[in-house]
Amino acid sequence: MSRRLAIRGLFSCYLYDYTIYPKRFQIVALQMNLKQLSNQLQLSQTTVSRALNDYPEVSEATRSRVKRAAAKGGYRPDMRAISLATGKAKTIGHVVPMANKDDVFSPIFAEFIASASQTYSQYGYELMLTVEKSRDDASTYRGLAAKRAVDGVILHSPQTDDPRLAVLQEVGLPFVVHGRMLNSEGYNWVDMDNHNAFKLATRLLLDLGHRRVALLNGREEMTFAWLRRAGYEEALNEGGVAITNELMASDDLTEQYGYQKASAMLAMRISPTAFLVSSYIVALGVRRAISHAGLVIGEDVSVIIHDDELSYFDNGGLKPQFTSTRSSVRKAGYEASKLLLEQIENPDKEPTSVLMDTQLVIGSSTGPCRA
Amino acid sequence: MSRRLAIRGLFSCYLYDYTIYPKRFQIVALQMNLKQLSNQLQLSQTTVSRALNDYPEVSEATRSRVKRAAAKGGYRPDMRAISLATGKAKTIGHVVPMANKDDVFSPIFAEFIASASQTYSQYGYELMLTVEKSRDDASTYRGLAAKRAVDGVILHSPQTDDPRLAVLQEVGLPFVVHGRMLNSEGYNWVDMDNHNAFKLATRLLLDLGHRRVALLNGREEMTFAWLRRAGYEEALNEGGVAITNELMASDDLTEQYGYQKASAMLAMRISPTAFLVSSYIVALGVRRAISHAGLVIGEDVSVIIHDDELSYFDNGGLKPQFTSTRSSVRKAGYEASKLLLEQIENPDKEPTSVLMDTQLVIGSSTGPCRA
DNA sequence: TGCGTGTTCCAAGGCGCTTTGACGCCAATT
DNA sequence: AATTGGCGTCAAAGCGCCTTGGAACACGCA
Repeated sequence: MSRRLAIRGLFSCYLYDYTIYPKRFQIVALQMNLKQLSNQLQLSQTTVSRALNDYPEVSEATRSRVKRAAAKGGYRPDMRAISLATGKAKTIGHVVPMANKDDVFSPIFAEFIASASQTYSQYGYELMLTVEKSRDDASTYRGLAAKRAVDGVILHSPQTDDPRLAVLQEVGLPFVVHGRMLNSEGYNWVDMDNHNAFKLATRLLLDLGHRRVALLNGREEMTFAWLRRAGYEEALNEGGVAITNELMASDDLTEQYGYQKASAMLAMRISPTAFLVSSYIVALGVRRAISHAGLVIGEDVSVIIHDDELSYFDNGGLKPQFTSTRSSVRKAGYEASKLLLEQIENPDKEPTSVLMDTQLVIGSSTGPCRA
Repeated sequence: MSRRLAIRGLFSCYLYDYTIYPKRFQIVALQMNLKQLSNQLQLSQTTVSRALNDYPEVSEATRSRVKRAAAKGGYRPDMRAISLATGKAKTIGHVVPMANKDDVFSPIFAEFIASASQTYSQYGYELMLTVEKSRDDASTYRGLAAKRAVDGVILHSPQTDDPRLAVLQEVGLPFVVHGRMLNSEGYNWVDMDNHNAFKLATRLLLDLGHRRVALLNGREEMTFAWLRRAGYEEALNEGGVAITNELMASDDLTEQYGYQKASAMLAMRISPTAFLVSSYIVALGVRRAISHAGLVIGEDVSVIIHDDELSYFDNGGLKPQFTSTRSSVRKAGYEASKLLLEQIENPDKEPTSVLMDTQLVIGSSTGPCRA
């Protein structure tokens, strides 16, 4: 048996609720209830609820009286109760896979999520973050769906043939992929044109006379890396330059990866005269390797990077440090979150894809081949 | 009036629930219900619930029968219903303030959160991320508490005198601060010893003969930066070196900040011979400025950084690139999340603080003063 | 006066789960 | 034979909100 009595507490706007259970005694300072609010107003819960949710059946006078009282009393409806009653979680899930090797949590995700979260809060959604240990484990998505925790999810760093796609389609949870699979039909995605970006970048290097162009790519199970490599190879083929395995590397995008691979390649008998690098962070390692080798970037060795426009790494100005293919992750986060919310509000919407344009921006890290 | 009928669907493990409302018709593929599960097992909901939650009142035979059926049917209780019934959200909130100026979402948060999220999932908690536009806006916390969205929060990047502290204490939401305020009594926090770290680092530079030591600090409204500066000044005082305003800077921790400030300082009539830098990222800008100036790091100019051990920036090995004070953010995330869960499970726990130890690791970016 | 038509409000049921008090049953005790 | 106590189970209430069908009332019209 539990008795409840509500007593006005110290602060006039708070109600304290003393709930006495046989086995425990707890005092919880709680915000106002719908019930309490309606009692206070001498109205039914229905009327108060309708007034607050802008239903037309309530007179303007009543509505404004209710709204004023709610604001004054600091009334905020219990999210979970709303959720249970309406069937909508008002929450978006972001499932970020840990990179396989080193627990690397990519800063790309962080910027993407920061941007998406702005959209969510604007539309009254919350953001739930899940870090996934293994991408092959479908239970994360099944769980999210079954637990009714989220109304939709954003899928991060998709692989060329990602098993998670089928799972999401099966459970019927709305989702948007940041990036895409090789099969890009039948689901929502937001991506940049990786293939074309790296093809153009490679062609630029070839035009500058470079013949030994190294590719420091991301892990090629990921579609973005796969497409970049495809673009790179296509440009080499069209330029009549042979593809060399020793000039290609693929790994998590860390500074140390860039340093080690570039160092090793620069130490080769016939070393590369140009590097195509998949991220700013990797390029920092490449730059370190180049200085260590006593070479000058943009003169002895050319470098083109892909620039995600991370907020704390500036690659702008009239003459940016690095020549780059450029595409904003923040923009992608914005587009993807919008798309997901649309999909949720309108479940019958046809799958949409957004291919973001990429710029090739000339900076001071490229120059004619001197070898 | 709504009629419900549950029919076995295509997949034997799914139930389809056709809910017919007067005004809308929807077919929702849903995971099994507690009700459905108990019907299927010919048991009451109570018994099934108790069996699943390991209450002792259920016989072993029944329990295992129930558990097997639940696993087979893919039953996962509705999170929101549990939450509503138990009063526990099983969710932790992380409130990350956007840096004031440039929408910078610090990679520190990302690593911290990635690490904390491991703890949460281990203990059955979810992680809800909120990006706060203004730190002065208390409504974020009031809202989280009133909406009953979370059981506790982690407070990021605290200021010396942070208004959020009072709000959190007032609403009675368990919380842990990542970092601390200047007043460090009466609440949970996890921090590193910023003061001592920067004092020791400064002393090392003084011992190496440097007299013009620049400090590229974070924003000094933040406690961590305030303490670092205090440590730096204390060491200078003890070393009998005057404090010079032109050698101190304070801003968001970006690469461009490091580059611009270091460039400007190196161009001074009497330029600094050493830099104390608050993060790896800023140090990258400093390194760029030093090379641009035609100087060699570790020889012409010494640099000590604080290294948060971000996963994609390696500063390890026998002789790391940068001499650094070192403290793992991931570790901090681990400690803070553990502490918060303890606080939640045991609300009467006394406030606890964890001061993480810091190492001063000698790398190749420091050397005796040559000026 | 009687009837439809709005307007404003309410009681009650439901979302899916936990928790409580109680009931039936059987073996062990008096 | 009557009582106790433990075990296994259940019906029902409750968490806080939304939603529905209908009631009460006032108004205009025939």
